[in-house]
Amino acid sequence: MIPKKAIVVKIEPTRAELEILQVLWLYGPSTVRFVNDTLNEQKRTVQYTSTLKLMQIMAEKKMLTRDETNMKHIYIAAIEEQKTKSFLLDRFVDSMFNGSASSLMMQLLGNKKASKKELQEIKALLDKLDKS
Amino acid sequence: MIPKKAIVVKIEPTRAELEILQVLWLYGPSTVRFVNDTLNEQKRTVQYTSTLKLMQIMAEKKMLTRDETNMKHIYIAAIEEQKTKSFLLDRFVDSMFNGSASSLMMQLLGNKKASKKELQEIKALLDKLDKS
DNA sequence: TTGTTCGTACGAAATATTTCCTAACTTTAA
DNA sequence: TTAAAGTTAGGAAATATTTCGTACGAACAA
Repeated sequence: MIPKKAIVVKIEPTRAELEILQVLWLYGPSTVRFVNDTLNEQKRTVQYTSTLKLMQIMAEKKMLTRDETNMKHIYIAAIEEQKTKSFLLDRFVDSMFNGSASSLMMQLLGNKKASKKELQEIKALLDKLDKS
Repeated sequence: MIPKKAIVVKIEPTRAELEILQVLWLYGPSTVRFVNDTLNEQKRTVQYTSTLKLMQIMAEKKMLTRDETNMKHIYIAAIEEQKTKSFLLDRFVDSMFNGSASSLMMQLLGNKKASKKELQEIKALLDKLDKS
């Protein structure tokens, strides 16, 4: 039996890498051009070759895969959205809130980030979870 | 009237800086020696002078202040725990969950991070918030 | 007094991350 | 056919972050 730890891929996207992953997760497999345009619209100005380079590096790291069939390569996120976010969230909770999810919630509720509507959603979610 | 934005200090602690802030927030004003020992116990091995250097840099950045009265300087976190965590949490939610606190919650609940007890706490908190 | 330990300061090195320039090839449109 | 625009590859540069070596003075213990 292969120990699980040995086959777990290290998930450590940097800030810029995460931006690219977000685009690919949201819109699916894309060209560098598309990703770069999206970043420039939604995030910040960045040169085409910068985005290209980073995506190439990410492909080397196996964070992305790519289809080179055509001249315009198509890049695909190779690490799962849920797993990655889950991992990063865990780490965030651990390092910022000593692993306490409720502490994080309190902080969240103290912010203006959670709207009335969202609070209702969260409550509903908790109720459902409580019953099961 | 001074516009608020003009006087808001930029809060951008790096990973290593955050580790140091955590120690200072948790234990209060401390010497470099104490912070370094704590990091080595709780986080990872790191040389004394590395911690010293970083704390000096943080002081330059006004992230920490220090009392130089005695030979053993005492460092104090100059940015507030709540504000900082709140800011970082906001940014985290924005970049990872498109600003949706409930999305984050769902993710959190999907993890093993939230225990039964914590769920109760969160529910209680939501109830209280709902009434006010 | 003297040597050892502990502290700060300073600079440099090592890494990590990000950005962009240039070359070469392909596609497109005139 | 030719020029312009688009694409990848590769290397280098620019930044940001982290780590540590060395020097030197203070405190302390023998």
